[in-house]
Amino acid sequence: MKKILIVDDEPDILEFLSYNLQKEGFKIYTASDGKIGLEKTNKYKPDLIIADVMMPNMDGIEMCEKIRSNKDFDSVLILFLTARSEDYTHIAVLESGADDFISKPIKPKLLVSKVKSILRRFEIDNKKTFYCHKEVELDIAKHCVKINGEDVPFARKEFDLLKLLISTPGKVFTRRDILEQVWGTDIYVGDRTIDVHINRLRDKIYQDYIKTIKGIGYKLTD
Amino acid sequence: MKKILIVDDEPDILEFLSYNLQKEGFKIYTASDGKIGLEKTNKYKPDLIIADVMMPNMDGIEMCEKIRSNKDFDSVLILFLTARSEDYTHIAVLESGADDFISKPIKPKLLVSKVKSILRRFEIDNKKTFYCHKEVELDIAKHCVKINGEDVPFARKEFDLLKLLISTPGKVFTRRDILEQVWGTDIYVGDRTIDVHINRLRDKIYQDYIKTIKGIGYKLTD
DNA sequence: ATTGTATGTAAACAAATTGTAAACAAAATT
DNA sequence: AATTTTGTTTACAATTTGTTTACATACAAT
Repeated sequence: MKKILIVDDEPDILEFLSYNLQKEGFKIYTASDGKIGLEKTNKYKPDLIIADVMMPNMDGIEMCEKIRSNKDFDSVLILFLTARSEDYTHIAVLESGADDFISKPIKPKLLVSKVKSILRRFEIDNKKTFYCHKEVELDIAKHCVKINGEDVPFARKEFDLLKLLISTPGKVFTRRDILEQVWGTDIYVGDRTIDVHINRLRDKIYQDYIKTIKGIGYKLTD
Repeated sequence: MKKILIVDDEPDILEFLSYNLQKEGFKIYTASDGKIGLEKTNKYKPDLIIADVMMPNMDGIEMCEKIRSNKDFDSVLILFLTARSEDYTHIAVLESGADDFISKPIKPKLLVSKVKSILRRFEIDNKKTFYCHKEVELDIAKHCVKINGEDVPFARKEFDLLKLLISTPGKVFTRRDILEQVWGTDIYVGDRTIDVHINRLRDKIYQDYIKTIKGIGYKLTD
């Protein structure tokens, strides 16, 4: 069960977030300002921290930087809450080491799907740094792909797509899955776009390395 | 049959909850304080615990923490009863490891639907992704079916239909059941359509793998 | 045996999904 | 700024999947 720490000075928001996320089966911890947030991070070692930017005592950005500077937590996921208007803070937020942000007003559905997708993406990134399946090798650190031992150049989208598929060979990924994990939650591209990329992979590897499951999605042949 | 342990010091509430949940087909155990609740949790290993927050001897939150610290029960579902007024105890409740809470006064309908939804959510989290019955294997994640160990391609409707039948081998599914679970609630197809799909399954597997119960529906032979 | 109802089935038809070439747009590189 | 590379869309063809039809067949009840 994933642990989420929520840091916000407004009790109503704290309650709203807690309720909606615990309903989805997350273990929730809360803190009312950055200082307490820091303490609870050390105490409970959450998988994800959701924090408001504006808070008394220690604001979200300062907390985030402090957390990041601690070696134990330099890879904990951090999600910020920002008012829609403060567009310019987005940049400061991302620079401070945040992984994503949600604009207020917060919609429960969007919140939940964003949290889930960010945790899922993290799972894959941390699984392995090197994959090998059949005649294909993929090295994330070096960002290179070898087919039958031979280097073949892959553009970023192609690389990410292959990374996703090869992370669990045989599992079917729906276009939704692919969109979410390769393109991200709030980017929309047409369905055909994914097909085009799939077919570029097929051209580079070999035609039936990737199998189409009609009506569902794509997967690597076992 | 799901087991529910109810812990409350007020006999009236205990009776009220027991009555309403028993009616829905749950197996009910009761305890009058946290201490006894702890004992009965060990003894009966319930699927869900419903507990009042305020109780003599050992309150709900303490009981909850004690239960959670026991490895055997760290994933048992816990639902708290709180007075409506104590709005911000909700957070303390959730931090103690509760899965959800209900505010008093308790409405029977809400209680039952909440209990069912929490159990359902849990089921979904541990739902099966692989079925094996006789010479047929069905893997949902891979979206593939093997018959005598050999891959056989199944189109989506065929796959969903087989998935439904194999989820409970031997159980008869009426055409209504099948329509609802494979096609969805607001799609209408003719009667023969289901038969046609059933027979495509029979062609792919073997003729008497699926048995017709005339006037009722279809089932897998035990 | 006859009748009526439910199911089986091949074939026709309809709908949905995917493949693909080519044009266009955006980003990165020189 | 020009060029190259990468990413996206479009439009349509090809294919697969899903549904209906029309009739055959099975089966139980009378």
